[in-house]
Amino acid sequence: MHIDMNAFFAAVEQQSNPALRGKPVAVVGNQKRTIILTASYEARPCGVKTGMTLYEARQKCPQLQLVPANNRLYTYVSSQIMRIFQDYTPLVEVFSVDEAFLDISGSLRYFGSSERIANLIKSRIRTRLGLTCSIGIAPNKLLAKLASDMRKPDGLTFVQLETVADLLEDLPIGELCGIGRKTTRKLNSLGIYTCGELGRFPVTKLKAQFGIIGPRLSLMGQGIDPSPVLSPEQEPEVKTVGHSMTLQQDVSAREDIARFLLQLAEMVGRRARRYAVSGRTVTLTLRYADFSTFSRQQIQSTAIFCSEDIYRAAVKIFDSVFLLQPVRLLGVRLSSLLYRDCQLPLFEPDLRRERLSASLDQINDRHGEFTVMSGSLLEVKGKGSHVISPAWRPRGIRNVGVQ
DNA sequence: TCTGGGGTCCTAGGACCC
DNA sequence: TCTGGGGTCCTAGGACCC
Repeated sequence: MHIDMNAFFAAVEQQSNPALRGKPVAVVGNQKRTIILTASYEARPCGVKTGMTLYEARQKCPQLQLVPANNRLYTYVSSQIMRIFQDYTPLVEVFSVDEAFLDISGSLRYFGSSERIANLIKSRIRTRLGLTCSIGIAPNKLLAKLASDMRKPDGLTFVQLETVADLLEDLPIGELCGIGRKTTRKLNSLGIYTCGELGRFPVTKLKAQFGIIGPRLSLMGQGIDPSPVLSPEQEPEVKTVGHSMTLQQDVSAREDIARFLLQLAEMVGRRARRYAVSGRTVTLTLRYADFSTFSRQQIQSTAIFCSEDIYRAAVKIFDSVFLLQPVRLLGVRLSSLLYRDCQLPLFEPDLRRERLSASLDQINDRHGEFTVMSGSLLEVKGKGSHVISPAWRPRGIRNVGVQ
């Protein structure tokens, strides 16, 4: 079973503010440079879509009401929804803040049928939270995801094994989760437009064109997906932790950029400490005014997790970059992660720094991000992250004592 | 009044080692 | 009068998902 909330952010806003109900609403980011994150069903007929610029959206729908995203609220509602799913099976794979896969094959006998489970979930989400969802039920995840997309809003769609071939025969390949714009174009150039054609195409030729994903594409065309539903405990550990931000204006001064890097390093460090991870690789990402984007990474001599160390590494990389244009976006990412089960650092100075970090983290956890911060951050304008916190994962990240 | 932010996975080339 | 082969690690970029 795949469950997809309908126009999630917009629907949550309409639910919490009755004045927005029945009106075209779009949820947007909190900063000046932003896009449409979600459009309500009233806004969609005008052509307002996720990813559009505000300018474009207002052109298409002048009466559109723009609401800045309230990520804490969406995270909270999401965790309520995920909790409901848990009542029907322990095998819940959280796919995003508003989507999940449920393996209900073990629960069918208890609840009677998959249709009954779907209707119970729908009615609980509607009465408790005032929200609707679309549900797809199928023999595997690929088909369940496809099915949930077929009826919106508030849909329920079954795909039976016997009807799979008929369903896929004329279905455009781009409808499958995992086949995006570029792959569609490349497959089209081979004369493949539908899933039926993809499934019949010689695997050897697909492999020659697409490498390791060639055989997978072939299976997808046939509606085959062997991947299991993974509960949070079964999911692989997080591999990278990073933050990026588009600046309010393009920036050229290196000292200004360094201050933004300090802010990003602090956000990354805090999250690394919360997950109890350290990382050996730091990656700096830059986007120029013309939108061209590139990254540079450097391996550290030891795995790090202090904001200060991450900051120093990011600045060192930045110092090696010759700026060709004003900078539009900055990103800092920590990877090659080690999960720390031992909290004790080796050396006394590390111990002091770690205690300092831990104390600051505690204060900021309780009173909000950047309540206490490095003095140089005071000069950073437009501070604060607008990240969807991972709290909506039923048990948080693996190996972490939070929640 | 141009174009967000969080990730995962794959590829390809080069350095390096035996 | 010519320069192997296998493997790992690192780097940078790109496709894809929400």
